[in-house]
Amino acid sequence: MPPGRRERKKAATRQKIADTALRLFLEHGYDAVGIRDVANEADVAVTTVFSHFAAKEALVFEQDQDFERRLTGAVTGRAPGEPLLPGLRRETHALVRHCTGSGAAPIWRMIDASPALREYEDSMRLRHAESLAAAIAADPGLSQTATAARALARFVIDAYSVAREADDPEAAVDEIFHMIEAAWEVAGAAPGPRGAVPADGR
Amino acid sequence: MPPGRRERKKAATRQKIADTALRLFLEHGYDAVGIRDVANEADVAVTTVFSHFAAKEALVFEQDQDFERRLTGAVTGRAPGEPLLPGLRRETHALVRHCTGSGAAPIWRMIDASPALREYEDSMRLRHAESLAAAIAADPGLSQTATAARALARFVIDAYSVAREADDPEAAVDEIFHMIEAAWEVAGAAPGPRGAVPADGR
DNA sequence: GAACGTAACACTAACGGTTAGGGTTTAACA
DNA sequence: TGTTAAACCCTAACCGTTAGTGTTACGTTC
Repeated sequence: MPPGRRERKKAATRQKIADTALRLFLEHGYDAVGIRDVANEADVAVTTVFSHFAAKEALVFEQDQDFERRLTGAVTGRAPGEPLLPGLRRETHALVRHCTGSGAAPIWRMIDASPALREYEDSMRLRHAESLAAAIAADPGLSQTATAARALARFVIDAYSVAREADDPEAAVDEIFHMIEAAWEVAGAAPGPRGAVPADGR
Repeated sequence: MPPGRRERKKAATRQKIADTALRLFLEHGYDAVGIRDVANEADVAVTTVFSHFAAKEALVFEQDQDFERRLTGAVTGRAPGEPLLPGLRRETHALVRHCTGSGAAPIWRMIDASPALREYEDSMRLRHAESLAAAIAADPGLSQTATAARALARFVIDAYSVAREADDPEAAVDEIFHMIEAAWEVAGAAPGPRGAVPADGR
């Protein structure tokens, strides 16, 4: 797909590093594999690893940008006048299903076993919540406060996070989104600085 | 107050380390001060610092256990039949007021300037959310699902976190808690595995 | 198509948080 | 008073991460 040979080589190097890292991590455990091991096995220099990935933990969450894009896309890519939450609920369902699928099980077992990886995922989720809040706040069809937008974004991310660990993840998504819909309905009503009337500036 | 001399000396050492660290951090910046600097200035060994604090970042959030105790206390320490959310809202107000007070301003400025500190605070909040969820789930007067309890706990922590950064923090607490109350009212109603019993104690 | 600019990568060496190992003091208690 | 163990010290490392400095080879331009 990418036209230049340079970009293709770069992508190949990145992919080789990520694949090698994940394989070594799953074989010997995340903590038992050092960055120098990954670099040697992938036949690159240590500095090259860090030019592709910001930190060791990022090797595990290689495709987290898809996550973010899909969530914000559920906000920005909907038809005018269409309500916000059904699309977010649908996307959350898809993400939870993807994470609890059988193929991802060993990876998540590894993540749950490593405090560093869990912490990294936590702050990753908060970044996603920020992006989602920005997308919600930028929607011209919504009249809620910036505070309500940020709160809603956090709630949605929470839904994903809590549901992923629940006994019945799919049911948990629905359960939490039921709560979120109630919260979103009253947002901007009584105690916000903004009036409940749409299209009101400031 | 603590009876033993040993415990008093230990507490004094811990306090001396924390005070020294905070002073150096505020004087020269968090990144510019190393653990070895803190240890030298406090006249202890580096290993002693880490026997009192799990990580460098923990030196800044010295009294985070109070935070957790106050939140869970708002759940466990209320009169029987008393509703859950007013107490949590009151406590969140107090915490936000405490964090946005003028005395804490330089500390929060330092935290906001350091990615490591921000990330540490993020995962700290999640720990608190877990404790809060456990306290809520353990309350015999509540009939909600474990999933709903975890979601509510996250929402409350979110309220604190979002409100702390809002233009008008106090108003933001009320705004978000308005949303949370709506969410909590419908929790356990339609799609939960547990019965929709609206319950005894109001 | 030769020359140039630069992006990607390599190598070395270090920095800083963190921990293991092993030893010393001293409070607590029988 | 003697014993135990907690708190502390010191040294030496480990490991993630980065700065500094070249080197290669792709893309571009004349």
